[in-house]
Amino acid sequence: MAKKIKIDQSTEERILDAARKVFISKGMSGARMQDIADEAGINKALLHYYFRSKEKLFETIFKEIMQQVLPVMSAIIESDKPLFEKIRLFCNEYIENIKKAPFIPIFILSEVNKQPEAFVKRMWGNKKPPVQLFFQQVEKEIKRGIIKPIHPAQLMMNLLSMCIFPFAARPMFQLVGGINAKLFDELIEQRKKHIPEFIIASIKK
Amino acid sequence: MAKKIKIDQSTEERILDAARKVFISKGMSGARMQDIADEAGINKALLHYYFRSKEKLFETIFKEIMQQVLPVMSAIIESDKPLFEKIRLFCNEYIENIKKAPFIPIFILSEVNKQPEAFVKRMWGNKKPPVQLFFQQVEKEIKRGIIKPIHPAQLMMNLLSMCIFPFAARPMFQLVGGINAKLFDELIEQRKKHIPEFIIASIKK
DNA sequence: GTCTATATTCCGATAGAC
DNA sequence: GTCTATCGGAATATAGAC
Repeated sequence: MAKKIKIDQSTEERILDAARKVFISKGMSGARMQDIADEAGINKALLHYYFRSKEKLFETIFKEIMQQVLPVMSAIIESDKPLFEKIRLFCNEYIENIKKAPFIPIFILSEVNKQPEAFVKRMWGNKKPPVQLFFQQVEKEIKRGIIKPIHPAQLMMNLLSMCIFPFAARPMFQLVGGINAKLFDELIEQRKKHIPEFIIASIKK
Repeated sequence: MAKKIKIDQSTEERILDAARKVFISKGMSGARMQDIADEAGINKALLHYYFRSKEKLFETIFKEIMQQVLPVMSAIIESDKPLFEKIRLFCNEYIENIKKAPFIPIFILSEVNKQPEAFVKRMWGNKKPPVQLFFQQVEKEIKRGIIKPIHPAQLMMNLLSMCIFPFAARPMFQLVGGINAKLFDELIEQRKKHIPEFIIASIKK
């Protein structure tokens, strides 16, 4: 059967699944506890029984998501692979990852923007992804004459922008570019190879 | 005096300015009519006198913003300038433009994502930016052997992603990359030249 | 046009039965 | 643990005086 019934799920798991879905599509302020209860197939009061408040429930979901996203970002970057291979690997893995949950980027970006202070609090305790290592690697490759001079932060921004933004701006791209859903999916698939090629062609000496 | 008093503004203008500001920073669902009234220095009831409902007020703002943003995107692209010059011009103008209202991108993206159907309705009647012309120009330059083969849509995505995304992801970049506000602003400024160089270096034959 | 006061709706949260 | 019923506050919207 195509639809997942999840009849054997615990109530807590059902709530978390429902909350994740609703929060991601509507954001914290746009989500209703009723929506989440409906989605989970249970009563509103139960939400408060398991998680004291909407705020607490949101925190749980948000932390869960961030703790899933940040390590993925750094795992590849902090490896000791050669720069070009690292870039190829990152694009492939990262795009594949976002494809599974394409609304995550915009969710994170908008929530972080709405409450920058709360964000810092929520992320407190997380170790910062060691991007510095990546930066050093870039500097080294420049000195070795492997790649042209470029500010490592610019390279990082270019890389992440091209991987993530198309997912966040999908409706815009489809509208502005006159691209239908099927073609868009194909383009995304191609980007796993296109982006590293595009970047390497630009920086390689 | 630093703070703009705008004492000669009409009430309607004051409301629109206030609504724009509040909606952009908190989104449709996060914004309160009270916030907007306070920001405009008037009473809540007046908002309903000028605009029947919160929904109507939001529509007005959203449309206004979209009708400001979409043409800017196409104005440069549809000119008859050579491709490389067009890319340089676009990055420069576009980044300069977003700098004036850096929260617009994330606002548009998140609102569009939250109500995709409403978005289509709201945009109805807008003429589609003629990106097709840009696509054709890219194809032509490929055939002429000026640039390497690339899907025009990919080039468009790369271009727009690198210009817009850093603004949307600013807090993330600063956190993840350990970049302070001043450095970030400098990097953005540099991107006006960096992005076209980066792109042209990649696609030039 | 602009205000105060009030109505109305919505929503997060709680009480209490089972 | 799960439900129904309800409270209480907040937010949108309206009525009506000036």
